[in-house]
Amino acid sequence: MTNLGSLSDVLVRDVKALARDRVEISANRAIVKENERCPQIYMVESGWVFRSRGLASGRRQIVNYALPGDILCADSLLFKASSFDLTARTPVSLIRIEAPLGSELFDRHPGLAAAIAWTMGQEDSILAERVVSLGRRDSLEKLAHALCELEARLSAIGQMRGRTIELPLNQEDFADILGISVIHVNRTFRRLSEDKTAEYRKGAIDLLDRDRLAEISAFDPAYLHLE
Amino acid sequence: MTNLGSLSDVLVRDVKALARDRVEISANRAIVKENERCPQIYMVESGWVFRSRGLASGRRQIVNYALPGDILCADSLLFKASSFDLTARTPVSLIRIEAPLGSELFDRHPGLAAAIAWTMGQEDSILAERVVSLGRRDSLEKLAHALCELEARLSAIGQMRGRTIELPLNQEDFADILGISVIHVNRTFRRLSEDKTAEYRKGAIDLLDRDRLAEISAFDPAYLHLE
DNA sequence: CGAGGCGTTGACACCCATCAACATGGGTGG
DNA sequence: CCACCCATGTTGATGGGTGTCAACGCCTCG
Repeated sequence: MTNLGSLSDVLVRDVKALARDRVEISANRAIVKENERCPQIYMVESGWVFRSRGLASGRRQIVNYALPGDILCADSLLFKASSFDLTARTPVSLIRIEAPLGSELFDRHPGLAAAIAWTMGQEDSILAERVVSLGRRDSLEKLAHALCELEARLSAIGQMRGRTIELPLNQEDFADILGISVIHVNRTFRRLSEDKTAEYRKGAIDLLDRDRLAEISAFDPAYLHLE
Repeated sequence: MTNLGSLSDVLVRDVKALARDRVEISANRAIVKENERCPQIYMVESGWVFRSRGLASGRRQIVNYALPGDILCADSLLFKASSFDLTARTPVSLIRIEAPLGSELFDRHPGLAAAIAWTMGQEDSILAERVVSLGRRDSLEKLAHALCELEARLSAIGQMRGRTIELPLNQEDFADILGISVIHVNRTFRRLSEDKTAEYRKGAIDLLDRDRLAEISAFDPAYLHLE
């Protein structure tokens, strides 16, 4: 399944022109590791990718997740090495793209150039919002905000089924996204469940009361810059 | 004082060609507010700028700070409105730049285009590192990491005097950068001071033992992508 | 001289982490 | 088909890190 249909015609043309091959990666395998050079640009065709950092003490922080249509390693045009791990959380298929450097990219493949710029700007905005969540929201607000964001990003690529989110994240993944402990993720989901606001199941979350979630976390989707 | 001398010749040429005028902003004044359109690109010539978000409950989170040489509002080329406040923490002087859109920017002003791309990539990398700090480091590690980052960024623009950092940040600013309370910032500085690792004074911080700071926070400057 | 910003310190409360134990379910191999 | 194992989720007890509140001191500036 792909959402390339929802992208602009120019981008599709450029991606087709530059696509070299398709890369299939099985679940829980690294795509790029910290301090490794990421030689190519990719576009996610299907699957979930984590950008994360592991700390010495065993702690892990997931910085962001990439979904179908997102571009990976955009900064490989700029930097020698990645500062983070890229990991396939599910089976992932990537389109490898041979991007020329500098102005040639903008002249001959304006759609791709725009997509890269857009990705970097959107990523920046998402990370800034994540800084706010991690720094100044309590665990209930963090979780509610993350659920709102998931719903917004997934429905933008047509992957929401009514009010249930289908996702490959377990509670440990949520812990490493929200910066809290696994056990506290569990307790926080229970609070949402007791209030009939959201319900965690394996592989899916039912959003019973989306207005409540947005209210709890003061969610404003503007930072996602969708459509 | 300016560090334009340290920038590449091409960038200097492009900035000169596109510079419209200089904007002076007095301390603690907003440059751009949340949801406001930032119509122009700026380069910081002198002073400190905060990118922050205020929450309803009075909480505030500082997402990043911009120093001389940094570019502001790079994403105004992409998005209609900013999701964050930009505030002058000190008297700030900005160079306003009239940036053309799209490929013309890359053709005729490659230095500026490169600087913008570089800024966005560096900012992205810094924010990702901040997510790790806020999510998975305790207050001592957070503070030590922030001090290492400050030293690295300031010495890259020639603003370190030996081992003392001169900065306009009070303990409340540190609280809003680190995502902890003012009082805990104070306690944490005291711990560093008791260990003779760093010493807070008004307007300056003495780094007594930089190796220790780096060790506490497992600091690796790679993410700053400085030269 | 007073006022306000900022830093410092202590007492106390609470959110959340840690540890431990147990439940559930799916997969694997006998 | 059953026994076992492992991943994951659930729940309770306990402790520590951090937030909140309050009071006080210092310094600057008007």
